[in-house]
Amino acid sequence: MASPQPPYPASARSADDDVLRHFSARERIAARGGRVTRTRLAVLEMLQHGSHPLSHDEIGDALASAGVAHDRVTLYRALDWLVEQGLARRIAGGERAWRFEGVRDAAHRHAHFHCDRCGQVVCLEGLEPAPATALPNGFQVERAELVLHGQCATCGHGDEEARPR
Amino acid sequence: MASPQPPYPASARSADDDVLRHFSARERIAARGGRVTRTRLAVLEMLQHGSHPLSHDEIGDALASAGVAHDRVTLYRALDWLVEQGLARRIAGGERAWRFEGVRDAAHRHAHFHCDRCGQVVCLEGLEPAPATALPNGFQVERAELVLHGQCATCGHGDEEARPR
DNA sequence: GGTCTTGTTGCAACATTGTAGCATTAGGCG
DNA sequence: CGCCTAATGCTACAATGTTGCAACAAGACC
Repeated sequence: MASPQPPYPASARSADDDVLRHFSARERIAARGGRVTRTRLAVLEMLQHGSHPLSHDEIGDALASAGVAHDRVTLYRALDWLVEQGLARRIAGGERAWRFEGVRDAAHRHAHFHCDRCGQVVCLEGLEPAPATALPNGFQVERAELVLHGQCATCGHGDEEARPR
Repeated sequence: MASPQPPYPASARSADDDVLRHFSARERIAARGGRVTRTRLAVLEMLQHGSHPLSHDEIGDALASAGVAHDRVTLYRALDWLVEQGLARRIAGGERAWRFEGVRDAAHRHAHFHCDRCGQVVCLEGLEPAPATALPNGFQVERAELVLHGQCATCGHGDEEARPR
């Protein structure tokens, strides 16, 4: 169920870049009093680097192909911890599975686009979900999730090999 | 995992009301060339009547306590069929499970509020998710889903017995 | 560097939510 | 009433998480 294209393209980053990010991820984990373990480190780097939200499954595949040994449960727990610490965000991707994205600026939120054909999710940085609204009495809004559904550029392009769901 | 309060309060409807709705549901099913079976009928009535989206689980419980025998798989298929026919809508409720709501006006869409404490979902009739936005080139939006997260009136009321998730 | 403490991992088992295949039942038409 | 076939109701299975617990290792302390 993983996406065909690798969501963590190693070719796209330089060594410096990687070292910086590595340090940063390590520090961010340690700063929260958590132990720096290989799974947390690799996952956080991946999320910080990634351009779009990744599913647990995609992250697992990426870890595997990066040679990072890991357990399914450990990955779930690492992700939970990152979310808990505010280093990652969990979004409901339309399918049953959660998707995760790295958090750079805790204040900044954005909407997402879910392609109903290939299942891919992309961030819409420019679009902030509007939380201000008239709610029934006694309701307190903490955050808003806006997901647009439709067809992504790749799937609309006549690339009909994408899985039609 | 079903909600504590019955989502289909029989006490709240009159006999006339029920007869009318019953007829309506029966007709709406038949009008689409489907066979009127007890599960479809009961589910559609329940959704038409319900004030907020129900999970498969809640619907199953409600059917059971209404004395309508049904199978888990049949219920899934009945719901799928209703969605396919435009009689119901499927929304991603925040948890992994889908929720379903009856469709009165196909053109009308609204946002939802998900209580992160008790898991309940309510409709925000007044709030229409804004689909118009600047998307990357080639993207086609078909619909928008807006879900506000927070605490509902009941849970904010000091009713701390609600499951804290 | 060695040792200790305890936060994390890795495994196995289980829970929830949904699908697929297929024989049997029953809706509704003539 | 009888027939045709759409729906049902099994039983399996798949996908996505979660729980419990013994073993391990990160990092602090000496």
